[in-house]
Amino acid sequence: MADTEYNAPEIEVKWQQRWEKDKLYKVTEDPSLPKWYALTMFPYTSGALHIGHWYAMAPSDVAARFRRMQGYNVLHPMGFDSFGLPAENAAIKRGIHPRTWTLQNVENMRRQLKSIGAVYDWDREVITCLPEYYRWTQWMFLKMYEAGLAYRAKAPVNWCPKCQTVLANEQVIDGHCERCETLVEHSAREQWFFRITNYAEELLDFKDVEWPERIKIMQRNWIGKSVGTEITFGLPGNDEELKVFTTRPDTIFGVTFVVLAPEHPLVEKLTTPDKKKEVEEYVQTARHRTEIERLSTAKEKDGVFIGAYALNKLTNEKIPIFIADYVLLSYGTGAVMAVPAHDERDFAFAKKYGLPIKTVVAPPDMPSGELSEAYVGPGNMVNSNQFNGMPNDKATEAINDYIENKNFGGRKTSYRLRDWLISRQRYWGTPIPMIYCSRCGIVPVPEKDLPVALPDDAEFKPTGESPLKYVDSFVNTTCPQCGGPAKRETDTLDTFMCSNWYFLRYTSPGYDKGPFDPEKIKYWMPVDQYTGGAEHAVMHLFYARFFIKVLRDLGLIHFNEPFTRLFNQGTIIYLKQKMSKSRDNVVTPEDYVNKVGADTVRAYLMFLGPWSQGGEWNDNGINGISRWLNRFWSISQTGAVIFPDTSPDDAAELALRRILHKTIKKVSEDLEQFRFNTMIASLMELTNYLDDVRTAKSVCRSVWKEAITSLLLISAPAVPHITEELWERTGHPYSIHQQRFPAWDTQLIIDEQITLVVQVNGKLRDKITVDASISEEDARRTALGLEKIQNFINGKEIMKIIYVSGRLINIVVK
RNA sequence: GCCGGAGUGGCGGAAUAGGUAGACGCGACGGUCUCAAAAACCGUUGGAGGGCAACUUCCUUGUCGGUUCGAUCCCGACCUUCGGCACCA
Repeated sequence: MADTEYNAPEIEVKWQQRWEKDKLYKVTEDPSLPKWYALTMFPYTSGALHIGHWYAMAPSDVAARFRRMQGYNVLHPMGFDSFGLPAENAAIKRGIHPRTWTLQNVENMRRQLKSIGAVYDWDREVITCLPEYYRWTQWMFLKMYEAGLAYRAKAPVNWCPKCQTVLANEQVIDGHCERCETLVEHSAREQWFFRITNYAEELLDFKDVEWPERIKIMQRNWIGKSVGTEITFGLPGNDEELKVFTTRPDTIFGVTFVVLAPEHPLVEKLTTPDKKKEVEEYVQTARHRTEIERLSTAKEKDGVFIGAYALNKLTNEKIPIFIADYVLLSYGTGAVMAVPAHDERDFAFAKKYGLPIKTVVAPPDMPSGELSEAYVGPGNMVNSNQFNGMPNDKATEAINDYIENKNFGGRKTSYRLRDWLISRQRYWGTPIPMIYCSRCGIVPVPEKDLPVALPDDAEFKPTGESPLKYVDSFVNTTCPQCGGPAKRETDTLDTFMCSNWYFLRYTSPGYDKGPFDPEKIKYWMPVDQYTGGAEHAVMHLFYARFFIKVLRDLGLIHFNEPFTRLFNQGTIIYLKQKMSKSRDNVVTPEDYVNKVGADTVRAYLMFLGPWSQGGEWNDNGINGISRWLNRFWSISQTGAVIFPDTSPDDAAELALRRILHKTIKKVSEDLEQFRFNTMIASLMELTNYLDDVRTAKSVCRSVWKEAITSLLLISAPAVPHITEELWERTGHPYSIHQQRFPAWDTQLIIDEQITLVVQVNGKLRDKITVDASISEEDARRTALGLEKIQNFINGKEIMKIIYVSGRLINIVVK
């Protein structure tokens, strides 16, 4: 075969067409093979693929290809997450219909995705904004509703009074509207929720998954379980009572005031007339603050006395009631008992407003006067009546018992997790399939009437309501129960609802008797390996876990967790920043694909650094990969005829075979563990070594052929096009991507000679090459006899000698 | 602010059941080829000092401490930086 120049773009297009024509990557269920579901998070249809998308998709394709070569039946699908705010913004800004904009982007991105050369089975593509998909998203909502897991309640939204619009958090910049800079308010409105809190306890359990510890920690923190006590305080002169949640019931005797969230429903009722103005002003200010600001421990805690008092039933003391924005209505009961002596925030608050500080848990060095800072550690109880003298952990239980006996409250577990707000006041989303009838109330759309289709003729003006509200033909309908006139729900679903189940749809994309074919689900699910950005650590990955548990409880599926293994790749940066259109630092993959080829871009992205850490795109660095693949091309095509028939040099052949098999092992293990950077490095090393062997012609024909064949096979997942071409050029039958990954010879990779490091007092002083089987006795004798070592130990006393077999000898002298 | 990562040559990074720090690559410098340049190929390349030389000594993994025969790796404190924090997806 002629040694022509490596023309990557030409080869790549040729093979991509051939693979597509032959349906090489078509996947069907095959019960005789072990299945492997390798899933990459599908992209949002933002417009065009940038190198960050490649960074997510190329290495995961390499891992999927490796599994195929290991004999798994691999499902590695791709699709488009295509509902969302940006489509609507494009409509407002440029007058394009969100559907047009989105579907154009799908076309463009699909074309771009194909140039990666991945093993995607495009027959399984899923597009979430198409009625054939969102029909089933709506169906899922109805199932949730029937199960009592969907409900309506009031919740605050970001409201811009000037634009008359609900804003997403990202549209709020420093508390102001991103468009008109008006101060954003938080106002309440009726919206739909999912009862994710019902699953809080089960979601804490990760026994069925192999996930990175940090992601599990983030989800645990998100759930924020805390075991404590709910305690009822009296409200003298009022028939209501006040409930607080605390994790420190042992400090109940140290309570000197109570703090309510500014939004707490009792605030209006309890505020005395003389405090009304001050309280209202404070509530207004709090409305503009974000939760992060409110909870920041750096911010000085402020609040307002509302003029009313609460009664501590254990002490019969009357204590003042404050409101402060560091207390959130959504957590616990929206009210806390303040114990300045034993809580840092309460301490700062008490100091600021001159409130008493009463010590009830004695610190080891109990000061005679007031504490200088909050004491949060353990100690014995003081100033606590019958509980005095007890260690505070014992007192916690005793006080809990006492409270329960007296009916003052009781033990309770609180979660930071809140129910999932799924309503969006937007057009470009899945319509919530509900109907409001003046006679029958809230009525779900019957399954047979699905999908509730998005109307085409909506107007995209920022009006504060979903644009759907103004489409009469959409809103006005008849009640499925009584047949009378009724109105449709105009909120749409959070797009996280779409991504909750797309991976189920991939198993049976055309299925029309349900969201998925239960038989296919049984074969493919759960996902064996999920990969994607860590920015999804909590929300998407958490909601999907919740959703799968719900579907399981509805009897629709058979497993507990959607994603058995999870891996988060890092972020690719360019010019020191995360790539984004607004920063104008987007690297377009096509420019490079057309110049140096997809294989080069794939390999370069892998070579940048550890996949989990991300890295910086550098235009120069890619040259190294180009050079490597050029050498790879040339070496692989070196005709075996230039090598002798019989072994010219047994040692050289053994050395080559040893390095080859060590590389097979290294590449296999690296692929297994997603260490793509070192995999590429070891492939480069093997290539360099083969280059030297070629020059020396030190091996016979068959050894050379074995080396080239193996090199191509172990490189095939990483660089699928060039290896396919060379596989053909070296006389192998199509396709390399249907071959098995080579195994390494465990005997061959054991070294006969090793380098032993000789240290004196832990510092490297010499190295010796010895037989791998050397005894400790021989190693010591050899080491001590070395001239260099003698120079360092002469005249000194040998304290001890540390011997690490196969590694080193350390002589400790004084 | 809270939670979670990461700090190693000029640059990207390699090496952790604690055992040769700097694999592989980029860049730079020198050379071969060329009328010249590009490409390609060969060589050198952590810093400082000593030697004509084969060589050799000391320092070096963000900072400061600790444990250890031995620390990039373990422990404590600090500094810097990146990600998440519930309507971006």
